[in-house]
Amino acid sequence: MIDFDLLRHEPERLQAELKKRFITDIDLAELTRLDEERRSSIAKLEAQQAEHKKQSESIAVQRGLKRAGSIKKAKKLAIEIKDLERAAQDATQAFIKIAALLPNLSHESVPAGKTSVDNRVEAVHGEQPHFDFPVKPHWQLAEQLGGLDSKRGARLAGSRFHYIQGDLVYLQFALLRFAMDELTQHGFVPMLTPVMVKEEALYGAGTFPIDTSEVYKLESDPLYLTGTSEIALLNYHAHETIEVEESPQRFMGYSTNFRREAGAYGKDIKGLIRQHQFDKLELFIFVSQEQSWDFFEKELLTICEGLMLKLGLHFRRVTLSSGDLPRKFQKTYDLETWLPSEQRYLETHSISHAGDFQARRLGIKYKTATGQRRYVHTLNATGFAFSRMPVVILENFQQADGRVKIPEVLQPYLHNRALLGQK
RNA sequence: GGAGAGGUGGGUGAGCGGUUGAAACCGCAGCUCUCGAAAAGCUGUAUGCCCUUUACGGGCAUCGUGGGUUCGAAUCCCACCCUCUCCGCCA
Repeated sequence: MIDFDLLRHEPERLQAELKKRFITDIDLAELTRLDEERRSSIAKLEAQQAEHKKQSESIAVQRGLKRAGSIKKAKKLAIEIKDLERAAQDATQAFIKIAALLPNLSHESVPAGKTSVDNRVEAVHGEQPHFDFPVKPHWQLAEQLGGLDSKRGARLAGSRFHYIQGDLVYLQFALLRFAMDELTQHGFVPMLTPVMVKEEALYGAGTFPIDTSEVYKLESDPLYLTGTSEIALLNYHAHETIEVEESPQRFMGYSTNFRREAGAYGKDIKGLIRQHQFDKLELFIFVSQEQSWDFFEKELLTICEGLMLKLGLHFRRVTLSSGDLPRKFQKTYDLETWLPSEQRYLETHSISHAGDFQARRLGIKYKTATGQRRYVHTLNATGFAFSRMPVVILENFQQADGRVKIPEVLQPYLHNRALLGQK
């Protein structure tokens, strides 16, 4: 949710934002009209309520005829108020229905552009690996290691479901432990979060009402399966005034995530890149408005990239263009890691700044030194997604014999082995 | 899933149809006292929204949530949610 004062005082800024993001499903003039309608209906209602309140209070101290007269008047007012209440409610609903589609204000550093083609490459890290043998795709390596059984996964639950076993499982938990040990040093508190949540939680995060088709809904209870623990981590502080002045609150949430991948028919069908279910370590930060951009651009980036550098992977960082940027965010960096089998970079991380957009919806505030109440800023970032990390590790560290070198920093978490596939 | 108890402001906790947004105590903040502190005293201390170019201003709403009864509800009725106790089930 954005600050509605913008709509009243700087509609041109909103108009520019819609244009920058190539959003065409919002009519600002109509929205402004609905806002005025809503506010005037509230004014009418409240004036009547004030009158009614005065009448009721006088009844308490009146006797006899005077009292009877007042009751009659108050009765009439009460009936009118019922109608006015309904009108105000309807007007507010009509307004919110459209207003909830409004995007966040993108940061000025976000490049204008319609699609991912316009994403801006900010940095390239590490060396592109060279192979003197034909490289194999990750799913082939994984099958060879006995770590991936997609056939049985599909038989059980359909396409994009897999059994993951043996060394691939050990690899996931090695990555997890490595990341947690590193992140603990940066003040992140580990969390295991619910993966089923109420509708309000998804609305608060900004997933709803925009991206409803990505989310699994339970049939027998009014609950949804989350596609990221960002939802649960953000909602941890819903409707609270919290302490962030000293330093940002940092959480790392580990959860299984569920995604319908409704718009991805036929895309990345083979292997682990795009699954309906995968585990992820997600970072979430509540931070003051004063500190948020510094923390985002300096600390958070360094932390996320640091993990990848220690693994020795070749990756680059891009800024999502305005058209590619999710509506709820002000800025998003993706880390894209080299995928040798396809000779391209694969998105493995997403690091986003939501400004106060989510905090507004969920009423998450902090008090400044002067006692002022302000909305917090929220940041989220991928720690490791265990769908895509095994993919890039298998491919980048593969050997001619199909075995896979284990990055040195992970070896302590794998009984000091040097190779996956080693007996 | 069954039976019972309960959900009031930062906390404890009163109120159970009428000037109650809500006693009291604690906590917190400011002031007085003090060289400072403690103690004591005084003052203040919820949130959201609407209006007026905005003032230490006015109004409305909020006592788990949503409805209902009533001129009037924290107080009565209904539904739901949550917490606790007991039973059942289960990791």
